[in-house]
Amino acid sequence: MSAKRCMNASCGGAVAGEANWRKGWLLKSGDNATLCDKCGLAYEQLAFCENFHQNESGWRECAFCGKRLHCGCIASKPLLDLLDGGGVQCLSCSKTYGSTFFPNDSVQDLLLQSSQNVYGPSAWSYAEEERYNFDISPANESSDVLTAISGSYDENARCNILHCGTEVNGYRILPLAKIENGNRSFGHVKSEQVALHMEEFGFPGCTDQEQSLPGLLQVSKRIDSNNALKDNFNLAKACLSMTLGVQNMGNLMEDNSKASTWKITSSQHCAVSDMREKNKSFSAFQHDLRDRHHRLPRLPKGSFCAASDAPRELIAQVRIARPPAEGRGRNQLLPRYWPRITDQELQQITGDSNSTIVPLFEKVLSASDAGRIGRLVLPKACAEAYFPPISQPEGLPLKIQDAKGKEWHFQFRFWPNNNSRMYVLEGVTPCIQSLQLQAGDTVTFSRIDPEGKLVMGYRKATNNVQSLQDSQISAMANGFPGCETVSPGVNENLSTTDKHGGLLNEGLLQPLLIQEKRRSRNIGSRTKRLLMDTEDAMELKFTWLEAQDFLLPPPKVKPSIVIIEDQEFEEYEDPPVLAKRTFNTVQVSGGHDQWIQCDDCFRWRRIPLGVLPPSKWACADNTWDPKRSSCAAPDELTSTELHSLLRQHSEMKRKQITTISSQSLSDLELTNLKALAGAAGLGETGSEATTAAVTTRHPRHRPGCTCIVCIQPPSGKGPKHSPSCSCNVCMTVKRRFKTLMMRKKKRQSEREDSEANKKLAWSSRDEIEDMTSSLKTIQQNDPRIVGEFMKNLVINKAHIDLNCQPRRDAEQQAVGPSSPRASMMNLLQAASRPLESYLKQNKLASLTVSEQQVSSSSVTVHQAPIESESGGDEEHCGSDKIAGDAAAAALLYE
DNA sequence: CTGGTGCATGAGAGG
DNA sequence: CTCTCATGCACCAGG
Repeated sequence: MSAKRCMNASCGGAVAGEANWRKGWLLKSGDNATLCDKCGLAYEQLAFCENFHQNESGWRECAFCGKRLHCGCIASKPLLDLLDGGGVQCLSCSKTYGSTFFPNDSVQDLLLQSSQNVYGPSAWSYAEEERYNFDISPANESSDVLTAISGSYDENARCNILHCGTEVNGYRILPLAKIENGNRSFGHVKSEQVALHMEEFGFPGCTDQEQSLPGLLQVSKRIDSNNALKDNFNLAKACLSMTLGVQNMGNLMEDNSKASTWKITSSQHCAVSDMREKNKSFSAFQHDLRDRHHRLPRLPKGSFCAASDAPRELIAQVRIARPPAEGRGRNQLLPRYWPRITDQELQQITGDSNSTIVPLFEKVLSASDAGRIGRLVLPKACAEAYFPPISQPEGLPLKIQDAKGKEWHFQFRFWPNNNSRMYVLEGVTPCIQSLQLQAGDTVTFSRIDPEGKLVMGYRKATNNVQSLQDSQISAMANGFPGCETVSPGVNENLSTTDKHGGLLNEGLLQPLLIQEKRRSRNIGSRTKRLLMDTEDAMELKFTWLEAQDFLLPPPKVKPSIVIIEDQEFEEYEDPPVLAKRTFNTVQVSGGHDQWIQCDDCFRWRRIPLGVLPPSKWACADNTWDPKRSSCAAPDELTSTELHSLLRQHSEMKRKQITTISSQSLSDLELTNLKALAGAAGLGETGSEATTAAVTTRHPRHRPGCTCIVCIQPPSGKGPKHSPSCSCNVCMTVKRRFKTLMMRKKKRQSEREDSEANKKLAWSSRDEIEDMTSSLKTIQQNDPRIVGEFMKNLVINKAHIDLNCQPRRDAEQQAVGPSSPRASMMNLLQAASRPLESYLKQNKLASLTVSEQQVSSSSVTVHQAPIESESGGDEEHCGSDKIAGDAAAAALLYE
């Protein structure tokens, strides 16, 4: 059962009926639309919680006071109001029902577990609630707020402003509106999110805007009185002006002189359709909100303080409109495609005519869109909704006019793609070039009514597509793009915050940004590239740096010593262990001390240099100093000395950090993995002064290091992956090797004569495998070949760089010693080089020699899994895992 | 060889 | 798990 009532303030009739055309609305049954029997207008259902107690006559009664609740009959005054968080509240006794959000014990038993409680516990846990000390009952001290709301609440008008206020950190946070299904109401918001929600609520929040808006504003004003949320009032107003801009909002927003409306006149159709649209879009919007609550991190405190600096002009000018829900297959358009447009642009497009412009959608140009291919991929939903229907892949020619009035001819078509379609605009190159658009710029599509002519605008971006898309996606992911538009202090920072993207309006549109863009928190976004903020990278480095202090070789495991270029390396077959942290100090005499703190008595004990204490260490473990092998023994350090020790240690740390901080920005902008690897290297370097210096024989490698060099057993020794090993790494290496080989074979066959091919090229995969197999046999028979090869690899290198990126080294070697930077491209290039040239370059006379190398390199290949499977090594040395695998493959190939 | 065209692929987002 | 879409790539035609 659901209550249906007309939202028309002047009507108040009962709402019933099914899908119909009424007043220009196309309503489908799936829209939950109903028609008012009285005025004929259609509205979405207002479904009260179905779990109400309902008496025989259909009335719902309050279980506490017995008064009848609003049963949905429009003839009765609503005695019940919806609560955010779900449920309802009896207006007579203020008792709540149906809410799982409020842990009100007296009501708890009656609480109804509404599955549709969108903003109930699913969004805010009880912990959250307690944390913010929500108060469900109208507080006396907030009576002004309630009065303000009540003043705007017109029962006859059925404006559903909620009466349940909440105290959040001293702020009276008021659910601003309810909408749509009655038991779907908004949740409480934290002070940090108030403004955000205001924007959202301000969207189509109330069922009768004329009544609700004043309420909204009053609420906002009340909150506005708190400094922390200053200007949110304006923010909310601005959002309202934008989101409701299509409607005749002018009279409602008189105090907001900047809030001009769309050029679209407030015809009945527009008003009605937008009303409908408002309701419908809100559903999706509400969904967005829900998602946001689930997925996105909280806004940082202070975000909205910055908002106060947002230029009001900007706020008023930019329109962000949810596109019209019309056309075929109009799915809910992703917010990223919602058009944003300014009065200026509207004016420019429409000129002085009486035409109305309907913004349809926009799209940020991708690299391929703006490339020379001349194809602009259209979002499917947009294409199907707003462009002419096409049934054949060839599509239709389409004329689209730009803002300057020039008409462009495109081919609107599609490709079948995975049982779906991929829509493209072909022939956009001239237009792209004419408008000097590039990847990252945004094109907007609108329609001029009633002509139905398509027009396109554009918005230039100052940043690359990467950051821009990220920013847009990020912003949109945060919800309604209106937030972006009016966002805080973003504008002035825009030009200087290129790293995280921003839009700078160079033409018709105003800057659109969101403050959070500046914080690149969408690691692993659409961009397929891991982005990491500078601070994040630094943090990562420091974290790793600190972690270095705890990484120690496994206890009771004797390392084998490998000598490479006169440097001794300790090799461990087991992964590192977490060890107890020690502090190293330098004596005045120049000697070094290592200090450790007892876990039991917290006294500091001196232990010999080079000792690797276990993660748990107590005085009893102090076998080096029997006098202090008990917790009863006095502390060797005075408080002053201890202070000095700690200071000394902190200074060491500071130096390390300074060292890291001085690294180039580019280093900090490495990808996540590279940053990890870099941090690892730096961490090791920096840690030399502490434990590292005394626990490893090599200046760079630390005990327990499981990088490929460190875990690598002496040549020909240690566990290897069998040739038939099917672990991921082995399979990857094999696959890539085959790919490289096949590619090389193909190119070679094209370039060389058939005789040479017969001699040099490997004609089939079987042959490759046979050869690999035979070479492995060689390796097994004489492991020294492996050693020789590895040795050659090392010796040939001008400078041995035994940091924790050995794979990169291998990669570089694969490419060539002169290669300044190894990359997959280099690998491919190396792989694609003619075999002859390679042989020549490496002074190899024949394949016989290279066979040995292949055999030798296979050691590298098969050792890779050791590294990858060592788990703890992943952060340390696995940064270039893929590249390393490819390098191994390249080595294998070579 | 170059550029255009059509399709395939896979990462990422959404359901 | 499905869908979207950015992009890669094979194929083809024309110069």
